[in-house]
Amino acid sequence: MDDVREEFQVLDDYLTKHGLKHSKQRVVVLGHFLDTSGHMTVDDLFRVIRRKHPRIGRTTIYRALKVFVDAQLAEAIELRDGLTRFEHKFLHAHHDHMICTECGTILEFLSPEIERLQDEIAEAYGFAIESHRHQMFGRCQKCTRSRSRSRKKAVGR
Amino acid sequence: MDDVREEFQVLDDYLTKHGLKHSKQRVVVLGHFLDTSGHMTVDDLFRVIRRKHPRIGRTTIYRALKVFVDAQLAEAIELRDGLTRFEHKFLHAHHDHMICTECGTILEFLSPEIERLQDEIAEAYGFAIESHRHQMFGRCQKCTRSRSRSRKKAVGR
DNA sequence: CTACATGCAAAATCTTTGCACCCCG
DNA sequence: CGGGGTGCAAAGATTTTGCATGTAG
Repeated sequence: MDDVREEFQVLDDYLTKHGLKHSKQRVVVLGHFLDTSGHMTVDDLFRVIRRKHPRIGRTTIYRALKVFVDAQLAEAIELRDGLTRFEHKFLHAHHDHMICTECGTILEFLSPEIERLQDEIAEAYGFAIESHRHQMFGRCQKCTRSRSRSRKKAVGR
Repeated sequence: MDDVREEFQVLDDYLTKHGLKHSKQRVVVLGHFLDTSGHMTVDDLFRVIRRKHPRIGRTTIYRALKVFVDAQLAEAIELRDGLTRFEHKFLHAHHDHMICTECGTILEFLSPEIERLQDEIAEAYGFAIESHRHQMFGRCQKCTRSRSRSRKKAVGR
């Protein structure tokens, strides 16, 4: 709570506004969430946090992330491994993903042109978009180059 | 096996080619899979099949669908409810989806222009696309109209 | 006959819930 | 104090796996 980053203020405001409590755990989880890559699973985060805060349970992380999603600080994304990952949403514009099925690397991209076409299509169908996701699966540049010596660590099930 | 649809021939060829067996169950599962909407979960299919073939277990359906996916007769898609759904792939061109979060309706769309832009983006990143999915979540025309009397049957978790 | 297929039950995973206890406001 | 929060364990839900048995080729 000695951390005065603006993000914490956002959480603070959200909690107050919704009559929720400002617990120590939530601040810890938010701090670690913001300090990590931004494509973490609950378990990734749990393992990181456990090192410094062994008393914080998985359940709390699940619940904290839900609060963050509601507070627009995080966004849940799903790739193809059955796990939910959480992205930073605060001050992080919308984008979509390219996921390397070889090494798991996640590249972000944004195409205003695609977004526009998407809106046109939805409109043609009378469909009111609330959210979308556009994911490409394949090999990143690095893994395409080293195709021969396949380092197995695929993301798929 | 008195069904001589071309799709069965494709499965037949695939099984033979891969040294797999042409079991009665696989034909039954394929028949029902092809007769249904094409966005079925394993359980949807299981419940339909169970009525006529109570001896066929869930496991067999899981395994049969895996064979169909390998045989390019089906494709696994995931929306946002944690379930894997299976689409008809045979003679069914690639397309993407709009999913109504109100009534669960799935609309299909295809935009060659988006596909082209997508390829350009991937190329710029040196990313070799193997597959992709582009999903929009929101309200279909029908549910947008009847927004007031909300018929709760959402797809989301 | 041999190898793959099946079906049941058990295991594996990820996530949610029940509940007693804790603590913020 | 009171209502939300936490943590543990148990429950849920979906999918996979082990194993004995069945059957296609």
